[in-house]
Amino acid sequence: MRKSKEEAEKTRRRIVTSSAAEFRERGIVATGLNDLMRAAGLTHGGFYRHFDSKEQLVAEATDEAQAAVIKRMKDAAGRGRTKSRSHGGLAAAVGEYLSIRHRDDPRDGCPLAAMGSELARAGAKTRETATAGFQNLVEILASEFQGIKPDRAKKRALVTTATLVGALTISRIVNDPTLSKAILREAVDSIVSA
Amino acid sequence: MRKSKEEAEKTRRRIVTSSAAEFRERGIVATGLNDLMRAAGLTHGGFYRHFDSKEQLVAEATDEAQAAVIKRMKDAAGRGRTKSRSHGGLAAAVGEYLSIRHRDDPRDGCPLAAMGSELARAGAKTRETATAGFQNLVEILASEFQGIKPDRAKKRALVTTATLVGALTISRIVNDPTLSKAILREAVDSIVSA
DNA sequence: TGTACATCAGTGAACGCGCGTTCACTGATGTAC
DNA sequence: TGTACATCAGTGAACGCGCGTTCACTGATGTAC
Repeated sequence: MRKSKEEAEKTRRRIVTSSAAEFRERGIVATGLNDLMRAAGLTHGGFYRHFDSKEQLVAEATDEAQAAVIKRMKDAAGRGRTKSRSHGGLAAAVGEYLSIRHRDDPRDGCPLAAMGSELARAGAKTRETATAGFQNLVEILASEFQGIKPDRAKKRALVTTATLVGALTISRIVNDPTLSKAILREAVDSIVSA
Repeated sequence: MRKSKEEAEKTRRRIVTSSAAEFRERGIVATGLNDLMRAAGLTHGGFYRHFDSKEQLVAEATDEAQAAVIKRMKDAAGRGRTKSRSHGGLAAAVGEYLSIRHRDDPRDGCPLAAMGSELARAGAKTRETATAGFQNLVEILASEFQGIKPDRAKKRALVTTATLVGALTISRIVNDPTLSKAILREAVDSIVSA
């Protein structure tokens, strides 16, 4: 049954990746190791060959999810910038984050929005990871604010990121589709036209 | 052992109130009926004399928590308005919501921030309640925006409420106290000086 | 108004189930000579 | 290079425990006559 080092490493990455999606879709506490291992195509017994505890997996899965969202935002901003409109990068990144697609697919989305209230109660390592991810998002947005001093841009980006996370979270809570869309649309408008 | 109708009704309210605090502090999924009944000074067996299911209690506890936060915001706005500064009501309400006190005491705070990502996965009744609570918050803020048309005020309040919830949630996730404070401060500044 | 009986709030044990974690086992991989 | 042995990825059963829910029981409250 033993697998090669290379294969074992691939298995480990597969567990982290599929767990990152499961946690974002179902929540951290609500998702058991059984669910996670099954999602990775394994049985639960092998879990501790790869991780010390569920908490360690939570931290690594959060890290991977954050990295993916950061790449997604950078890519969107890059695409927006080439359109050479003023604030094109900002508008594209914000529009991507507050898209219907992002709202309806938490598995692939921002962990701060998908598991925010649970991250506030998570272990030290996970919160450290989440903090770093948040700061990365802030930097991406700050670099898209044109014509203002860097420290003003940073402060504005702090607030903008809070708006993004809050708007996406609430758009998922709300049971009225029109209201949900309006939250996303008005948040985009407000940020881009500020 | 039977209690009078009056006493039974008091017990029921006590369960809802203490559960509202427990859910906000520990999370919905992570808090068991045993914890909830013990927090109300009872044993777990009596739970189903008062509620059909845990989900029903979650809905009622969310409702009560929302109502408390709405009152808190209204009171703060009222106090701020008497100072007769321009935007005094807005500044007071926003300052209250984004206070260190609120951040450090989720038991008494806004359920959208304390359990936001779990509310997005909650039952229909709970989401309905959360939606109504959100709309109440929006209305309170909208009524404090002076000198703009009601529908513009409503749209702006939609975004402002998203910023409040996002900023508070993130201020609780972040493990750097300076950053946490900065998020709250910059969000207040940005909203009040807009 | 007093009495007999039904109701039901709350207790504590029990239900089946899934949790996070541990362990004996398997057999292919890696290592030492 | 070939052989013997140690390692360890993954399986499946089991650990103790707490979950949400049900139930028999208790005795005070409420109701009917």
